[in-house]
Amino acid sequence: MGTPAFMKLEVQIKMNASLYLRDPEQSELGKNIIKFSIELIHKHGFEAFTFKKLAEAIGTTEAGVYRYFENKHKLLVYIISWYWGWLEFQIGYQTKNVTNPVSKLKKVITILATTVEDDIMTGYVDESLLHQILISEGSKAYLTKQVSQDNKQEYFKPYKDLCNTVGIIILECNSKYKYPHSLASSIIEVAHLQNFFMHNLPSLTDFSKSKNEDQIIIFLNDLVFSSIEK
Amino acid sequence: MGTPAFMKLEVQIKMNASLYLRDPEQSELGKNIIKFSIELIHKHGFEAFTFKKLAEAIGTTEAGVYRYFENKHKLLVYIISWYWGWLEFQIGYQTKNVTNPVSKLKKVITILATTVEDDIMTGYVDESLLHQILISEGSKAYLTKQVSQDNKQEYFKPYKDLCNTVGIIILECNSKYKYPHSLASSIIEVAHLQNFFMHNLPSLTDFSKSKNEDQIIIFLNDLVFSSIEK
DNA sequence: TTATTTATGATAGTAATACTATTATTTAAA
DNA sequence: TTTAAATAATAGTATTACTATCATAAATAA
Repeated sequence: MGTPAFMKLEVQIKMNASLYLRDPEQSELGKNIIKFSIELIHKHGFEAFTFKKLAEAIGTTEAGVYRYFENKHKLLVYIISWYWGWLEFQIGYQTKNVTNPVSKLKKVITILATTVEDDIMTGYVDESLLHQILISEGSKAYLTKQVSQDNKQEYFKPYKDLCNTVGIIILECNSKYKYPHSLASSIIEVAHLQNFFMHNLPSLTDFSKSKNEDQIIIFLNDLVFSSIEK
Repeated sequence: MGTPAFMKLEVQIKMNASLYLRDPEQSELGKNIIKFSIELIHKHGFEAFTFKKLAEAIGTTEAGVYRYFENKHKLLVYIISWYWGWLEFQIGYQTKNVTNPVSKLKKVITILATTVEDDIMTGYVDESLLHQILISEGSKAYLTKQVSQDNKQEYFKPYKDLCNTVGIIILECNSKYKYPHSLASSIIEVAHLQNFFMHNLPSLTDFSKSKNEDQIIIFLNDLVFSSIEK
């Protein structure tokens, strides 16, 4: 059952093996764990998400899920890391022919701030749901007491790599700019926060009426290019 | 026991009554709930914080705590709201003689990005711990599935008021600036995020070596004034 | 002062969560 | 074909997040 591997064109995101007990990409059950986690976390939020509900949704048992992931925090970190890895790939792919660094940075800001469409190259992952999860649950991956241990285990490497990539583009725009890493992480986080605020706490933004992501992009472009082209 | 009320100079922060079942400011037990919540959440993080542990720390019972707060989420929102209210007061107080809007905004950025000292005017609240809690737990108050209901109940009013205050100062600096609310909320959030990253995921910032908050202030000033003085 | 309300303390209990462990069964690899 | 590995089925435990009850202490009102 299922198409043989050689007939698929699939994007493989390399994952940190210490995030899981058994590699979820290597089995049908594993792929279902990822697929249904994304759906359930998106639908009910991370707090209400449990391995029991996940198991029921998949049609397996709680113990079955525990064979793949130690706990739901690692599963969250896994899917979030996956997303950062995928985004890094998207950015590389979508900017590969862009030579002008300003255009490139604009393109990156657009990618970071835009709800993605589901990428058919990645079978069991719905990127548009993942993007929503990142907005509302993303920071919970690192806002924990174990952040330093998790960091030592390289759990945040894809996120750090992405920030680094963005930082490099910032320096290409202006090699004298002093805060490329801070600006990069701020762009990513502000893109998500303003999106969340726009939809849920609109008075914290200036985008209340239309709820259009383009406004966030314009705001970010203004913020970023004022700073680096000053 | 305790000093009579008329002998104290106390700052009272007006709290939204639907956050609690019984007003914690009106009793010794209530004040202890706030005081020890701040200590325990700071020490162990919000996820590991339970009403049972809190009750044990205070020397009361779980049921005793439940008579004040329905659940730990409301308690978190309570102490966070308290902090925003207190910060609003601080900003008003510390900028009341500053007429130049640029100086005022700089002062505000400094207040937002600096670890506060414990304010002796507020008996049972340790503001420096609260500031740390805000950095690592603050966004958990609104990053939930009930954010819209909570917002309808005005749980985030102190935060929104603060953003509004900052937004007004931004407009005083440049009345043509288009995104005063978004910039205000971004300043507050970026101040906290960069602080968290500096201490826990330093490669996401450019402040790795010294771990000095002043660098965050300089970064924010650069970011903000480039945008609004453009 | 006594009566009465109100807050607290002590204790119990429940459903759900976050796991661990055991055994049987199925599926896949050697 | 044997053997190993993955899964399903089931059970069990400690902790969490509550709700409920009743006795007692403290504050307040009659």
